[in-house]
Amino acid sequence: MGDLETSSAHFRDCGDCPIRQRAVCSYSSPRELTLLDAAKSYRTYATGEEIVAEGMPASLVGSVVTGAVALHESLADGRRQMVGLLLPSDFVGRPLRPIAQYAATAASDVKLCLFERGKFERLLQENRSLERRLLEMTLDELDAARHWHMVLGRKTAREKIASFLVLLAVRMAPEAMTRWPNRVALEIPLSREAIGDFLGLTIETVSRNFTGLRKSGVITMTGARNGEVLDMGRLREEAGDDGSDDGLDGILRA
Amino acid sequence: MGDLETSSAHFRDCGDCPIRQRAVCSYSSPRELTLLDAAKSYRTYATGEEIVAEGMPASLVGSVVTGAVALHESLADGRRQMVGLLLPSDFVGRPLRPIAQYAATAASDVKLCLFERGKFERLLQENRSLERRLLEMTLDELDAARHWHMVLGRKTAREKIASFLVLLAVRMAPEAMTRWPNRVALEIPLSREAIGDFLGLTIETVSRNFTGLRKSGVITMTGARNGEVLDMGRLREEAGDDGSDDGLDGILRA
DNA sequence: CGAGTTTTTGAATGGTCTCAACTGGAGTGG
DNA sequence: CCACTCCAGTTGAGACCATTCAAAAACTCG
Repeated sequence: MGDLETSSAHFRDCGDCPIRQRAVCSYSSPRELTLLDAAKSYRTYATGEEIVAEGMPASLVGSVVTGAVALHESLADGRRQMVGLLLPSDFVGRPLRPIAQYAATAASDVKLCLFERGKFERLLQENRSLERRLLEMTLDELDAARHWHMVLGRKTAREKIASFLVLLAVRMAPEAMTRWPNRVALEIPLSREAIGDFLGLTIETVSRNFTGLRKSGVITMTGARNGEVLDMGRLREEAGDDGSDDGLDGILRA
Repeated sequence: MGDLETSSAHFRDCGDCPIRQRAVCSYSSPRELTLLDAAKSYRTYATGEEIVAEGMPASLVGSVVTGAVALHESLADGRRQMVGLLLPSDFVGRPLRPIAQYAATAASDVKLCLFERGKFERLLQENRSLERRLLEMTLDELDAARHWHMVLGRKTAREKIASFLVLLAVRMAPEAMTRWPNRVALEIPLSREAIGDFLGLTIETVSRNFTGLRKSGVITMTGARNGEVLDMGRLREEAGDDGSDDGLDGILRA
């Protein structure tokens, strides 16, 4: 069920934490941070490991430190859809409700900063800036979820893949947000199956469209999970968005 | 741009408000309510009227009192997708950000309880229970948005329509939530075009599947926008969900 | 190197879209 | 009261994009 120790990046204090500036704790004063520091625990999960089961009591909440977490919902007949992809600094779990509506699994090897849910809710109650930051993050996630509603409802398979790659490129190289460099490294933390699962496509359609984007010279791939965006502007055109930087907020989260 | 007076249901005080128990103000003490009461104003919008423009500074937030509000996102080439449907008691607008990412338009005649955004943010800051309720509602909306991600990603056209009708039936007759009556009235506040816009379908596909559900005896229609669910269990089966009451939380909001 | 898994490619099927025509109800005016 | 218009919704036929089924290729890891 996952190791109980810190991952390859060894650190123990919030002060050294790589997501300190963007996670739910980012508004917390030094005093609050001391409380969080004392209540948190790190835990790693291997690829494919289940973190929270769908429809079951979930006692943990926290932040993704490294890796990617997938949120899944299942249909009665077994069909499965990924409904969210959580990347470093994103919040995992469902405060203020005992039952988790979605399963959370490790899409890659993952390190989480976890709190017992009841204790986190007490911290929320007692620390305004923690609650405020959670509200902000949840509003952002809601905007992002609605953006994916549009992507799934209106875009073609190729546009969906391109949109997904834009998300990855932006989240992996956030410093490149305002002024796009042409070339951006792509590290894809998901299998083809998981990508299809997220975008409502089959594995074959995902593969075909990766090939299509590659042959069009928009991306190159070195192996299935590593590559490079050759022209960010064209990738965004392929995604159906205009070339401008408007509305980037909406694609920053999944 | 809409009347500045109360709608057919005449009332002026929060005490008489039909959404008092479920809206963002539902946790507020009498003292807080007095502040909200003084800051609010009612406004009605006619079907099709624009409430907030996409990507523009939006200075209003509030609650849907009656009617339905549609949230829209547009693509560069003009394709348009509804990304949310707000029904009575749902929250409209985007606190903590000056620019609205989505257009909000009146899907039917609508009455809103509105606050100037800056003033509402001050009220949020000064009234814990208001902020707490907004956090809860936003978390619920996020769960619901992710549920629609699954609906759009994995379900067939017929299942999408059925899911949409389940949502309407539940929201319109919330008292029937725990124990389904077989027959539930259907009042559809959206045109076929708007339904297709929400579900990522064409108007023709929507119409064909209404006909299919009608011929299967799951629903009856008297006119295009009024009808009745004849068998709620079968409708939920048609939606691809199992017949149980699990996961109803997720379909209570759009 | 070999076995298992993931990814890619190919060919045929099928669900939804597109284009087009028809139907029916609401409103208007003779 | 009926004829007319207008618009929303319905129905039909064919096209197309993504899926399904099948097999080959590439990668991973003992």
